[in-house]
Amino acid sequence: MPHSDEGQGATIYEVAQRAGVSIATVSRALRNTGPVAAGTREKVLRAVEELSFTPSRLGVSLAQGRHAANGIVFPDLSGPYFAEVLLGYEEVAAELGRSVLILSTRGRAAVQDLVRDLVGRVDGMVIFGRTVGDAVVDEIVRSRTPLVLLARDPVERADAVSSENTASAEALATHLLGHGYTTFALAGDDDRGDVTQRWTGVRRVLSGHGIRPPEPLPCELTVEGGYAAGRTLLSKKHGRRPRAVICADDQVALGVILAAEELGLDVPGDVAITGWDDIMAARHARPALTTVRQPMRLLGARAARALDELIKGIRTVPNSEILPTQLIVRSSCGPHPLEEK
Amino acid sequence: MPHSDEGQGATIYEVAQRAGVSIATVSRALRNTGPVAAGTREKVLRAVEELSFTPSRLGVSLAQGRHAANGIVFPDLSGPYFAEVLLGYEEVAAELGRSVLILSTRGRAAVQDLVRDLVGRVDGMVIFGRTVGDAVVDEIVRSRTPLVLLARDPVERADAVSSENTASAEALATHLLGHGYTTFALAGDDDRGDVTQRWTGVRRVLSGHGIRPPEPLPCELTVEGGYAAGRTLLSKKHGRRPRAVICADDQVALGVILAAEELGLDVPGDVAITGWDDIMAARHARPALTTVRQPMRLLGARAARALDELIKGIRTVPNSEILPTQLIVRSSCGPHPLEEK
DNA sequence: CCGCTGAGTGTAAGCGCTTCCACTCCTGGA
DNA sequence: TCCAGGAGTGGAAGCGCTTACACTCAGCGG
Repeated sequence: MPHSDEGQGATIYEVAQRAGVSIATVSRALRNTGPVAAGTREKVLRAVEELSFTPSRLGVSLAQGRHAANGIVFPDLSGPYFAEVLLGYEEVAAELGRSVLILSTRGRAAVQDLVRDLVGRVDGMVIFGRTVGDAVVDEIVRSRTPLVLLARDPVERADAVSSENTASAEALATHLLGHGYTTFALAGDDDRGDVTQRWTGVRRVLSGHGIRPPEPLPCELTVEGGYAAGRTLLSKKHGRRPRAVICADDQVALGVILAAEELGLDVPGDVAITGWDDIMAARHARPALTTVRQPMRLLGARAARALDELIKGIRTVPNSEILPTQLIVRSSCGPHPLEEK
Repeated sequence: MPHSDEGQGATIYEVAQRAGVSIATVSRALRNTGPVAAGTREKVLRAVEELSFTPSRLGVSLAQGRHAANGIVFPDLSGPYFAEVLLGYEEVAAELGRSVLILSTRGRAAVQDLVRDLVGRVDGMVIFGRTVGDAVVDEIVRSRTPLVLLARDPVERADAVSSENTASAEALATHLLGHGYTTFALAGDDDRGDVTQRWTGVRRVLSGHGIRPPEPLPCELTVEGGYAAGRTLLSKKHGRRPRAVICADDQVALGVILAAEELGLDVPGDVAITGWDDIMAARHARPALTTVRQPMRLLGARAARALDELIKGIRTVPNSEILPTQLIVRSSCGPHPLEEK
């Protein structure tokens, strides 16, 4: 009965029997490993076809001792940043013949166990930022599971991929100083390592110009969080209103813009606002957002390739890669001759 | 040597040997299946601890004949819609003790093979919309892999979860008619099943009021796509400008708003614009977007639960679930007394 | 005092594949 | 004519686990 429904799928034994050969030959014919006579291969392929046989992934993996799968741990998917990185990662992983297992830690308690389980299902892991504690990272490293840290400070014996932060932050701050602004505020959480680096860069420049750097106002890195932070920073009772608000990312900046509008403030006339990431909405915002472009997709792609090298053993010494970013000046930071449309 | 680095991890045999018992006992002790004397259990646990043993997922899966993992196929992650659904899915899947394997079809050629591979790695699959052709769906169904279709027309022997579309579209169209608008345009692609349903609902209402329903203008469901569509629809040379543009989703609507602004048109004064989904940005847009709220997170969560029932065999008859949506009237469709802040 | 029962344990058979090794022919060069 | 060697194949040993089944003892009621 050709083309029948096969239920849970045939095994290599049934194929072998039908083709009148041994399972070893079937395996060789299918994987092109070792010689198989043309006629035999033909028979095997026919049997495979008739039984619509697909090798069991579990059997293959157990025998080969590898999963052909990668894991990735990220905090959240709200907002374009993580989503874009994930897409870049998945794309390259698929290209390299690996499946991708995801784990979001968003507001989850038992992250540790979930990560441990995930590690057991993959050949290598990517860990995003500070989603898991150092202890867990250490455990993964010790288990000899290839590991790439994404946007997180490198540790011994693990790869790291991230975008440049400090220097771009310095460039951004310098640019704002060039506008003549002297009072600043920083909006955004501080528990993400990359954000910390951004603040470091900004602070360094401000200090260098005799301006006492402000404490960042923690907030969630969402439009909502930015809106709340904006209300706080820009309302009168907060003390002197800053002339420029540097935000941890674009979403926060969009929220702050909303708050400013609601408070009747003109952006950038009354207050300049900058973001970070250059998400799609940054270009479309009113005013268009001055920001630092981060190669999000590429970040994921590079992580996938680095992981692949580690898994394949092409490279054993850990590598730390920092992708370049770019200051994108638009109108939200003030009038500028070179404004990008 | 306690707490040493274990390399690639011990096997159950080493644990058994160290504890002085058989592997069967180790397994029973660890999985609480069958009686084990308290003292023995103690010894086993100590050995497990000392070797920092974690059962090999492959071994377990092969023996149990299940993966404890779910797959999901989606087109893209740009924009909040798919990301939110994915998050809801992952959350529930994890809660049910399953890992999630993802596959994005975005601009991919060999989708079929990738899907096939994915099917071999999971106990059940979710397929989003029209990411894969009917033939592939059919193949999955025939392989007896539990399958849930998300936002796609149901097929025999597979579950379906989606949000209500037609009735809400009718409500939306009716509301716009209530504003007195008589000329309409539809912006958005037509190859997504749920969008088609929306257009159907809109058309039905318009026809019912003697208005000849417009052909939808296809465009990508992104802000960019919407912007382009908006330029086309709202520019003079396109013929008579519609008084209201109904968009396939919020992103398109945001793009159309941008186009309108750029053309010097007032929204909603000159043209009313509506979206679909109620993404976060819809509330924050200027003007705030009238839209239809779709329970994105819940959509994913329900799919995960439906799939779980199928996998566990709790239910064998396919089920089709339609989640309710809600018309959210804001200011982009025109002045309205009950405007939501 | 004796089977019976059930707690506690070990043996071994899978699960579905890959791959090492051994074996059989058959061919070509000496 | 003979033999080395390679093409082609099958046997069987894993890979790491679960679990059916068999077995050994105690403790128990009769």
